[in-house]
Amino acid sequence: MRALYIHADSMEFEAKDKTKVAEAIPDDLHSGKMDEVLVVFITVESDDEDKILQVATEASKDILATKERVGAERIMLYPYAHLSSDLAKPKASIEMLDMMKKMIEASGAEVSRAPFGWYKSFDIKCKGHPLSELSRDFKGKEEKTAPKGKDVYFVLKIDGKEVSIEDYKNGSDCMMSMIDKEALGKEAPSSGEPEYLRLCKKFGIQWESMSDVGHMNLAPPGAMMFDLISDYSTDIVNNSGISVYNVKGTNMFSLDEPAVKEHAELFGDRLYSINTGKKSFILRYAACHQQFAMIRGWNISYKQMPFGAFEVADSYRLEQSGETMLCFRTRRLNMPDFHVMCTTIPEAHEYFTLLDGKIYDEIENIGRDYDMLVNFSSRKAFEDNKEMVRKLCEEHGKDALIHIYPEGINYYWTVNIEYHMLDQMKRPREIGTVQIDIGNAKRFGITYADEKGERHYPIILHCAVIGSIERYMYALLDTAVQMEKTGVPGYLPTWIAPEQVRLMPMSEDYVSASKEMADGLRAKKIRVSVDDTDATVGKKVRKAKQDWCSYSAVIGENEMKSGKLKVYVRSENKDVDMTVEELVSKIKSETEGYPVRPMYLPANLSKRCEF
RNA sequence: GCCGCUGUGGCUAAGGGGUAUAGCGACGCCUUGGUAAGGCGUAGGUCGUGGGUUCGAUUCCCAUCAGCGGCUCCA
Repeated sequence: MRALYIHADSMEFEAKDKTKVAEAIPDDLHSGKMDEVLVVFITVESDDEDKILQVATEASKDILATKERVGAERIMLYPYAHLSSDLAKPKASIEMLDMMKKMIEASGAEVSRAPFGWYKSFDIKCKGHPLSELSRDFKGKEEKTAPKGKDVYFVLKIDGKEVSIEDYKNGSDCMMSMIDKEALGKEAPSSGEPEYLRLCKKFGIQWESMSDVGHMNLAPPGAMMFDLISDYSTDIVNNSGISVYNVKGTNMFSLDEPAVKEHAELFGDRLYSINTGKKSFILRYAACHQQFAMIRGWNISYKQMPFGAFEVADSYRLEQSGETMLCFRTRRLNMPDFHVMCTTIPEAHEYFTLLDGKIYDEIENIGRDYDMLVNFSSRKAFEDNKEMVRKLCEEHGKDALIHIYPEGINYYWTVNIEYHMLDQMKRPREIGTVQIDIGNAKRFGITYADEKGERHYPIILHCAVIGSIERYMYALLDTAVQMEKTGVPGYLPTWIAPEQVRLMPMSEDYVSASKEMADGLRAKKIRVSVDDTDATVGKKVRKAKQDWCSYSAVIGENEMKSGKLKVYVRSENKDVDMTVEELVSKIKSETEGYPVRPMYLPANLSKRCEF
């Protein structure tokens, strides 16, 4: 709906002749006059027809606000077809005008409305101050989805007992916070700026201001972490014991494809779309589209099942602009998305359990822990999967918060576990996830042949073992922040530290020896830098600590003579005497089994600029 | 998306109707130094953007954008 506001000393109109869409009006409404009035010329457009309530609400609110702001005493709604070429049907337009009039009246303001569909003459005297003429374009809020049925929450204990959330006591901090947040909708326990943002800055992880809201860019240290995590997420699934097909896909899919469209509708209103003029595409919100589209063309036998498909997929979700959070909720994220095709429910349960184990292993590897929020799409889904979930609880020695969604809503999953850790702000944050999907194989036409040659739809597990790459970074940074809370320097695991070793020559005399030593370390795939600037030793040490180098050592006469380095070990926050070989083997033992990448920055500090 | 707060050199900030201040960083010179800031000096900003008020605005007003916080949201 388009509108033109004019704050007028006076406005007078008279209906002259009917057009063919004219509304019937009593004679006394054929003309009207108002003084000190905000005149609102209104054109209702075809887009408004199915959201009259929303548009009318939005417009009325704005009209009333404008009336107050400009100091008008009353309001006149004046239908005016000439602000747009895409008009609504007359019936809808009249409904809109009437609704707006009622809404404005309800707020106590004086309002009149000129007749619709008549040729009218009018005489207006505009005040001419800066706000006296304004134009508006009201889109109406997205129609709210119909009120859902009831969400059911309770706690499933290890022994299989179901306990109401009111009666549940003495759970872990994370569990209790999760109950408050998810089930009771209580407000957050703490507020303020989270400290991981400081670390994001340090590692060059930031918002990209030249893109849309919620897109990040990564300077070398952040880029290094990202790529290593991406490599790592690939290693995890490829070493999971499940046969894996690693694929690479594209990120946009056509809504002309029924399967894509249906799947997208299930995803809801956070679709990120692109219009190329001729066609509309949606940006994928996970790797599902690509992998399913690819697999449906595969000729699969039960003999090859189960198997998984994997990609670190750039994914897009149109999160609300006020809701984005660096590394945690972004519009562009990278999902190490693993889909496992299973034949039967027991098999799906077996592999679900396997993936659950991986998820717990990985969070424990970084010194953290999860609590489970287990979502079910219906009571039946709960009953069908309860025993599997109970076994997981038993395995982890943890109770789980159960959430059963309102009945009758179509979800592609039946069970969906969100793994939450409690962050520095004492908020539960979902990192890993695994789900059982019984709908998409059919939707996308994925089948396998059984012993008799008959085709069946597989059950598909969806899993992000370490969450999105960004969220795993969040978990690492949050972990470092929590270390600092206990009074020790925060550090990153050696395998992911952007700089593992910093050598600091005492003076110019030791620069070349240091660089030689660095070459030796680099040949062993260790990320090493040399502070060859002419700063003082104190300053170099300070810088190495600020840069969160895992190991740093001053190289001078003593070191050259003795062959021993006095190495500052960040993770232990102390100096340890060791030879270069000992340093190498220490690093090797800490990074064993993890991906390796060379440093993303010039090795010599004298060649580095600020970023 | 809604509400609130913030937006000053590369970074962190101070200030305030008469075109701006400090520390860090950078650069130069001196210092060749033994584990979280050696000394001196130089450069660098028109105060997020667009309007308005004013003789004059970075400072006041309006709008807008962005960030942060809270809310809603998060199939």
